[in-house]
Amino acid sequence: MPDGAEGPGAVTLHDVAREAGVSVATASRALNGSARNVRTENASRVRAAAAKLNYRPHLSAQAIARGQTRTAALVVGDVADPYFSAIAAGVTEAAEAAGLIVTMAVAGRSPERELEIIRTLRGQRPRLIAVAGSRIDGAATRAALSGELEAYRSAGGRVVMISQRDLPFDTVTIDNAGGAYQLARALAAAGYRRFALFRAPVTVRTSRDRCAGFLAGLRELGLAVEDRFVVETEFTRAGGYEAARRLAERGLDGVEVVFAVTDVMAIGAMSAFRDAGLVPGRDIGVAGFDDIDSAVDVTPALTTVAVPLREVGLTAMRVALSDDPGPVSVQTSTTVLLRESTPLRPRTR
Amino acid sequence: MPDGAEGPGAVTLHDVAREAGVSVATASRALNGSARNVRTENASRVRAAAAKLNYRPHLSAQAIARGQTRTAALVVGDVADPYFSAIAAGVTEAAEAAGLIVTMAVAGRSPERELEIIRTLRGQRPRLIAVAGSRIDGAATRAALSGELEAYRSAGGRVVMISQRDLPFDTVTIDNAGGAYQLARALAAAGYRRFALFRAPVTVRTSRDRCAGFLAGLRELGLAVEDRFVVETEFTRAGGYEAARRLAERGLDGVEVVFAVTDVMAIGAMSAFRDAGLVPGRDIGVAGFDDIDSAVDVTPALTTVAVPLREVGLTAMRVALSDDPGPVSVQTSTTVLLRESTPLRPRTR
DNA sequence: CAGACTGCGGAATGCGTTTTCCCGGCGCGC
DNA sequence: GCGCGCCGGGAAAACGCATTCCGCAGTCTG
Repeated sequence: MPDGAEGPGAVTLHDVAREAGVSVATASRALNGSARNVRTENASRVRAAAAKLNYRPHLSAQAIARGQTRTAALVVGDVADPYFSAIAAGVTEAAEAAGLIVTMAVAGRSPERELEIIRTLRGQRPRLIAVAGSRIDGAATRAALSGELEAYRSAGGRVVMISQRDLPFDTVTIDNAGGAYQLARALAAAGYRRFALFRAPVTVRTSRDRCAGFLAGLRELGLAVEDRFVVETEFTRAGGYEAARRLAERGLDGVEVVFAVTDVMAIGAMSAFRDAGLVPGRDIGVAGFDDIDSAVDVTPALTTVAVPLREVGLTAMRVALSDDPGPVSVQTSTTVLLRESTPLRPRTR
Repeated sequence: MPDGAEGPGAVTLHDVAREAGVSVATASRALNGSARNVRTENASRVRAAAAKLNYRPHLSAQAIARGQTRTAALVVGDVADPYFSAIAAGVTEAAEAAGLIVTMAVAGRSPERELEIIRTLRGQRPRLIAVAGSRIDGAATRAALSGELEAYRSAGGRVVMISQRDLPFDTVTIDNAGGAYQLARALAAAGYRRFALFRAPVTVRTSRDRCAGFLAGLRELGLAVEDRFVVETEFTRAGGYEAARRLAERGLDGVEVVFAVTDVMAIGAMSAFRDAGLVPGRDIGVAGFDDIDSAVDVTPALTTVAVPLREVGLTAMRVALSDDPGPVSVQTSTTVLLRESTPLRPRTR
């Protein structure tokens, strides 16, 4: 116990045993009811002593004595992003219900950082590791990450991937492709024919899946989006703004609606359109994906496909805590929400 | 080691020592460079063995052996709330920079839950506990909470309160009163004279502080807000909506601008006004507080006072990690942002 | 009334590390 | 050539707790 005169230090089980006038063994038994019985009088004396001394068991010591912890580890890309924080809310809710305390790390959308984090997290010996990851490709780090998780699992840990199907672990995915597919059909049904697509770099899988689903939905109806109208940009609000600015600058040229692979991008795009003198919902339709909270608060309200993010977090924990055998994969479904940003568009012919 | 056949269990320092053909002592010394030297050849053999076996030190064991952990505990009201998640982002960023891993718990805006959480968190023996709390009054639990934190501190822990000045611990506060004060002056300068006030129940201190500051700002200019125009409601978007609905229903009756103590309430209010046929920014001004991300994305863009939330998280960690003596209290300043939801209002006389 | 059995408290052991303590070997100065 | 300090290695104690094992009394059974 270095660190100078930092006060009396924490009170240990030893202290409460002495205070109660019993052995540490009895104290332990009294405090966390073991199979063995302890005389009620002794038990209450121990509890009184614990309360008096304000004792809290040292979780690390318990962990090492019992051979297992009561923590759940969660790694997210960015806490401040509503996408991740909604998932985190679900995860922590389920964890606390299960009596686990959650340790959270943010990977900052960098696969290398993610790997490093999982490495140190593994030292925690958590009950499970939930990865709500960046979903960015990167063969080398991907393999390393998989190896690290595999080692963790073979030592008895549970791992669950959120929205990341292609690793051999339990997975809860979001139906990105399906949702985008449905959105495409819904927009077509609303009368839209000429589309633009704002997407992130191909390395981010979420974006890819959504684009693929959207295009598939159009193709099935004999529609398509011209190459010159798919613009690649950053996976952020700024990216959406920039893309829309560029598009508006060179002229809409017949485009009736743009699908941005993310609500925040879509909202950025609406902002840019407005700055360019176009009114979203009238001059140009806008649709996003995720249904973040502010999607209903922008004007016009944003058409999007709702992802039950909190639910995703909950199911992830449920999956990780259950003791089923092989890697299970549950997919949570999405629902498209048509709002004022894509009004019905009567076509004359 | 119960739990059935869960695989080989984690690899321990013992294993790598055996693999390298040295004692555990040398293995430990090689892996985390102690004061003692170990022959370079042995050192590299140990490192090789560790890599081969994919060894990770058991953090709990380290904690108990060293007498201190490398974790920081953070308790927030609600992860999904952008207010808290922004603070959390700052805290985790600083923590990871300091090599700490953060465990997060959500108190769900309930003081009792908050107390319970801090109790169990204390068992973790974290380096520090940061409380970004509900700021809800409640004498009994408040005292208990204070006692719990005091016990933790006297055992050598550091505690920092975020936006909660009145407990005898390090504190980083947000200048709620000052910001609201400045907002009041700014609105007055923009020509507004008749105000409404949407606030949360008096038990939530943040709301109280902001109201007080706002009213003080008005008073200084000889202005006030009529009692019938201050409406108490919930601290949420729904609360803001409800308040605005009620106000619109019974008639604006001359009110020119409403100040909602929170952006999310303000946004809810804008939505309700619009539903009632009033256009925010033209028929009625709206101002909020916090400058959450979506404040710029609603139309009209929301006048608000910006709170550097991420910064708050960063400073909180900085304060907690520094080793100054007494309770320090740093206040981060706010800045009012006039936007389109409160356009200039030329007055005729 | 002897023996087996039950209930309960204490000592001892173990968990995975770090750290202290001791010990042997080596180089150095005298 | 011999003591002495220094360097590096291993054995063992310590950390805070759970748990197993033992022994002691008391109680029940035959």
